[in-house]
Amino acid sequence: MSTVPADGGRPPTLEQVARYAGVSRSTVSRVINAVPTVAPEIRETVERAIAATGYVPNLAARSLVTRRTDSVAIVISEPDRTSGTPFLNRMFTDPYVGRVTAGAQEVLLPRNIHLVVIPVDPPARHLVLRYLRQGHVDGVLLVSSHVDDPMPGLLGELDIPTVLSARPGDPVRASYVDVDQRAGARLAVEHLIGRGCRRLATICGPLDMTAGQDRLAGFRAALLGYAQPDPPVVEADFTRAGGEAAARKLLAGHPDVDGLFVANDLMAEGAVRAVRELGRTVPDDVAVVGFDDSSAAVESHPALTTIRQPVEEMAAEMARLLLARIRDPHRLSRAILFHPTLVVRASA
Amino acid sequence: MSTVPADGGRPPTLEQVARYAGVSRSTVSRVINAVPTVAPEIRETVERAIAATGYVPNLAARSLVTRRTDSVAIVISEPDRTSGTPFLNRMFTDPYVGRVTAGAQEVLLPRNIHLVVIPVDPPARHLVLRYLRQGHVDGVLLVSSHVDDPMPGLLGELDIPTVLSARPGDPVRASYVDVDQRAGARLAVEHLIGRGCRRLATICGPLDMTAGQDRLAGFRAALLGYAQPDPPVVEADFTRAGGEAAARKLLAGHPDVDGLFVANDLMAEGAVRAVRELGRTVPDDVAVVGFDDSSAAVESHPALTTIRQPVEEMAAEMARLLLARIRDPHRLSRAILFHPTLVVRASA
DNA sequence: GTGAAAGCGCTAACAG
DNA sequence: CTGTTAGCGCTTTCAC
Repeated sequence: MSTVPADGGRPPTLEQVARYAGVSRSTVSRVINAVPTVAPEIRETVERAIAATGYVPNLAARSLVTRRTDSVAIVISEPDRTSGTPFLNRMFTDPYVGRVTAGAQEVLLPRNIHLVVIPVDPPARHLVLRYLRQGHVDGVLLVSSHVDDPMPGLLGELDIPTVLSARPGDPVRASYVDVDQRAGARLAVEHLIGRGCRRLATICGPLDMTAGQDRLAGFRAALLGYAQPDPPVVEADFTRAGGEAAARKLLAGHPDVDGLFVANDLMAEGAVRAVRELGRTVPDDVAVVGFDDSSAAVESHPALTTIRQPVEEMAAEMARLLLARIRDPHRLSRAILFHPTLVVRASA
Repeated sequence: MSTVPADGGRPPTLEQVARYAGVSRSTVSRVINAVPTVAPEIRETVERAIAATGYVPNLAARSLVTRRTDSVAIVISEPDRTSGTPFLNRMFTDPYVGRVTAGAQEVLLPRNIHLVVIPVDPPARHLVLRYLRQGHVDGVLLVSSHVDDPMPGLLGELDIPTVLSARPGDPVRASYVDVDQRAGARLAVEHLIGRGCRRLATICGPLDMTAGQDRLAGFRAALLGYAQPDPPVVEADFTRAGGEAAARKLLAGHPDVDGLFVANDLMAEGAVRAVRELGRTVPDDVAVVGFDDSSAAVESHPALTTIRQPVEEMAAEMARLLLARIRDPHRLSRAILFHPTLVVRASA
């Protein structure tokens, strides 16, 4: 039924459909918006007219009056001091972003809400803020992980409904969803201790990210209970290569380490590679626990024992919080923490 | 100067700015749109008023009359029969998408054109098409690689400016940019032969992708010149794990293979891993050439010799073609082929 | 160089 | 249950 009308340049309007069907604009509008109070036969006439003309509502006209666009953005933000790899490569290479998107889609799709992904690095920041202020979207899911990222604050000033993917560096009024990072680190430590490791160390994430800070703090706190007061710590950048380099450095300085808590799976994969290239085995010589339970955990050899973050469920919750906030702008914001779980595979 | 006015719910309008500045709506509009015919002092007054009121143009109202949104979408499409890994994970894990986005940003950002990324898998297809038809964006950069992907055709019917990232399965009227795949395969073969390989084989990409087809065809064609009529071929899915499994299978069936052309870097990385785990060395026992020169090529151990696709430059060209098409809808569409180059590293 | 007025395509009261 | 009417906020002729 793709009977497209004489393509006279412009697409058909409500008016034209109405004329075609011999009814008023309002009636067509009601049919489009599924308002129940329309006589069945008229509805059918109108639907035929819509099909015949190939009519599609004009978004600009509609949202000019409704003040809604039925779409939300997932904004992936990058703070000022960028590390080695180019931002877009990192963003499209870290399985985390895909999981967040998938989880959000899960709740948005059934509700017919469009989702667009917007990467933001410093040069694009200005343009993105404009995009958001212009009303392209009804709300934003902000993935921001650096403590010094200005985006959470900037979005706060914009007064557009926002939900954050993690605890922000500076408190803001937006809601956020996070995993209980310290509990995760504790699970890892207890597992390593439980399998007999005597000398634990950690490759922590960047300390300018809340996730990096919290996982390290959790690691140290958990270790306190086991009388290992000053465990070796090497910081890396959450990438595979970074984890690899960190593990090399760590084992060079502390050859006796036999248990490694690595703050994400990507780095853990790199660390495992380093350990093996140094001629030691995983998990027998060095046991390795990752964090995330991302696709990298399964792809690694041996497969990673890791702390599972229910990212998809968390993202779905973010979407729900956002929709609620869009519906009721006065809704109070809140923080929701999810519990991590230990997933045992081969690396520890 | 973020002097926000009494937040009376709605954002300030042109009308209010005009009143504040003591001029007409038209004048403010001219200032906003940088129309030259405005007296300098008046322009300044208006600018002050804009700053004072915190005015931001309403996109819906503007694009209702201009029929432009100054934004384009990069649509990442997934065809019906999806392979193992969930689409969003694959999409956010393949370095290719990031490179395309970065390349497009390079030309869009300076022109103040917004870029949004939209993933499309079959369940979302309908919604995305609606999004595009509603006029959220002025044009689309379509990343579609499967021959049976309906998106190129569907977008064609929509009559929205579109540029494709590769040769489409069925010819469509949209422009596309691609790399000369066959030339790339030839470079790889010549390099392997040149370093003394006697028995070549290939891990080809999915044959339901034009890239998979063309690289395999190029490999076979190039080999014809070297009297190796029927080289071993194993098909895999462009993922690391797929490449690994394929290499295992290949070497099991053909232990004499000493040169491997792998149709992308991700698979090549997996293949290298398999070769080494089988107790053979790279490149001495088996030389491996990848394709793409993505970040995976450098991360692999040993680093991959590979065929470089100038993805960023290609994406920039896509963006330029799209903008030209948006400016002039009657512009003829075209295909642009880029030349690949050989990048020699350690794996071959 | 500036203002007045019309209209983009749609929804939302309000009558009937 | 349906039609009429009045805008939503902006750009764009067209006079002045």
